[in-house]
Amino acid sequence: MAGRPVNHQRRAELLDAAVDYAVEHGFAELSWRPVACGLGVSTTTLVHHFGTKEQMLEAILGRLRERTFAATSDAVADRPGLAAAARAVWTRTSDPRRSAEFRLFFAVYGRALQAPERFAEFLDRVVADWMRSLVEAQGSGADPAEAARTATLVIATIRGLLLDLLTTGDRDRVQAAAEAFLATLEPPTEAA
Amino acid sequence: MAGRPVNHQRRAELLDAAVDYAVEHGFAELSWRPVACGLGVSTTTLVHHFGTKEQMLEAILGRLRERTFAATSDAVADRPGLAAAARAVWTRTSDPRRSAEFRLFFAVYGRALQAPERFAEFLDRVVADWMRSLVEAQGSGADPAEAARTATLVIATIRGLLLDLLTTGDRDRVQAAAEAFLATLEPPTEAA
DNA sequence: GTATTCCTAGAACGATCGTACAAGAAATAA
DNA sequence: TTATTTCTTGTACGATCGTTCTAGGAATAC
Repeated sequence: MAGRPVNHQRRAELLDAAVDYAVEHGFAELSWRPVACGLGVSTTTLVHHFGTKEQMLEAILGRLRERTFAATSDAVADRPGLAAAARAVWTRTSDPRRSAEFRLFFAVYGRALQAPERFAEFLDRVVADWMRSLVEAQGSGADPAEAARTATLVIATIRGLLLDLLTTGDRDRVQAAAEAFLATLEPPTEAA
Repeated sequence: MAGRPVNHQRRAELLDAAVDYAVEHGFAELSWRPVACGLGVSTTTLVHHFGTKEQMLEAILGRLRERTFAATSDAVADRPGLAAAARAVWTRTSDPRRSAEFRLFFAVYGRALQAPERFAEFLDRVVADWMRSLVEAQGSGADPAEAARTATLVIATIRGLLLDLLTTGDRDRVQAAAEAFLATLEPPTEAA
């Protein structure tokens, strides 16, 4: 039982750097050699820490999901109602400092839709995680079906508006549409 | 001035078949040889008709946009108000027979967001075409800013709901959310 | 110290990539 | 018919792909 101990922190560093590289260079351009070059290491180092390329992509996906979801989910948890929660999510997702990250998010998302078996975990969680979070935000008193319906609409609208914003960069128009939508959530929730 | 005439129809046939191949096998898996094999021709034939791979991708993009947009835009033009137009668009985009086509649409969309210069035309039109169509559907009497805001929200919501539907396949929940949204459009349009 | 394991790097493997070239069959104008 | 252009194919080139192998330092347990 001897030998040099495994350096988990090293892998975490490389993974974070790999996500940064994917954010900057695109999810479609991820090959061992360019990534290794961008990270200042050899391809063998990446292989050693991640195994196969498939496993590296999976690791990047997981880390990306952590960044995008966890950064906003805690903001939801602190808000009393759905309207405030939705507004908090929109504020964070529309932050221009995160635009590159969400471009990568949609690049992965689109690719996952054409290879569902390969990206099963991503697809399983990309909606479900937010659904759970936004249903909880409506409290235990809400009708489950009504809560699911509203949460679905909030997720869809925010993502659709984000797509528009990332595409056109027309922040004024998109923000106006977002305000109009968020306003409809203001009355706590009317029972069906 | 002699010689065999150019066969434009042949190129159109190959292009449609290439789009079908992309719909089935994914936008990320488009290489000369597999596509040629799937179409029953040689790679040289594809090169002859499309030039470079980049140009073939561009041609596929254009043809895909024709399929997805033109198939629904005419339905919008025939409707009197925005509510009916939005409902017509949602009915067509949520048609399960078109799901594979829209998976490809989002795959292209996501990839385009990470390479805006390469997919400039796609990004320029993916929102603008629908904006124009849905603003027109609101008639000339509507306030321009209000019309743009509403059209933006309709596009975003439909696309977000479609993303959810393609991801989870939970048609009941997504359809309920769609109905809730479409209901908010029913009163023709209230002035700001 | 030795033994063992981890980390990193370089070289090389076969496979696939986009593309170019040469040549034959097909279709038109003269 | 001949001349010319298009269509199609097979072959081959260099580049890049993911992966494996070999080997030399680095860090721990004994």
